[in-house]
Amino acid sequence: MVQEEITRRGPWTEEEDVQLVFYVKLFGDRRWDFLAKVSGLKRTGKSCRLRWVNYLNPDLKRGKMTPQEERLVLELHSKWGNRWSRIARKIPGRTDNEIKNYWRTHMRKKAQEQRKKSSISPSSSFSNSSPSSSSITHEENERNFYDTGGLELLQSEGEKKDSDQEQAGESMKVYSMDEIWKDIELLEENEETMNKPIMGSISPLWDYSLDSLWKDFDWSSFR
DNA sequence: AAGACCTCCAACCGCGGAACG
DNA sequence: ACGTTCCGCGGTTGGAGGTCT
Repeated sequence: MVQEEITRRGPWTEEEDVQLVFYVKLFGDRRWDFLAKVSGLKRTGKSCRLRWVNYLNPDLKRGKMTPQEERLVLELHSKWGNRWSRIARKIPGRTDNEIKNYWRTHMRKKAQEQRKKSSISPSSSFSNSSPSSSSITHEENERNFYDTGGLELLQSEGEKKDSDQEQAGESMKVYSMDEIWKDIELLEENEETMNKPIMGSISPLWDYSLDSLWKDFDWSSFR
């Protein structure tokens, strides 16, 4: 069916947020197209869902990743690769988008560090580049580093089905995990001292309009 | 002080698969 | 069984704010 109405795009306004929260509370967080329609928001259902899932959902933990979470992300990513939603399900309060963003920015940094090292010593521990292929550029190296398909995918070159069993004790032989762990440990040391309860960097919006919405509504009556 | 560059993250897009009629 | 609609996922982009020179 052709969507003739003009749909709004771009950043959400406070009014839109409040409106969306109201209707999600009213009808639940399903049927996004329906919600988009009845709410009167000139947004697509998709856009509404995204806004809810990534920002408005009160179950979201906000603020900096804790060292524990970082560790989990690394571990799960080495197992599952870029299966962000799957990883997110194992980390309460974090969204796939958040984890994806985190991974991209942090792993890029690590890749760059790695790149520096490898340009200094040709026999670096960067195991991903095949030894004989000189055609692999630095850029490709970096890409491979953080866009890994994960252990499960690496183990068998061919297509492998998504087995959901979380078997512990899989060997961590992907890339130079040692390097990553070292970094994480350092990070932990630094942060342990300043690891305040999260919720620090909350949008001002939460302080007022939405905050009061949470209080006013009876969530338990939902779903 | 100001412009360039970098980082972070919200939001969009395209696609595949599930659900529904 | 098939076409349509909806949902969710992964990849990408763009802008705001921060840092560097």
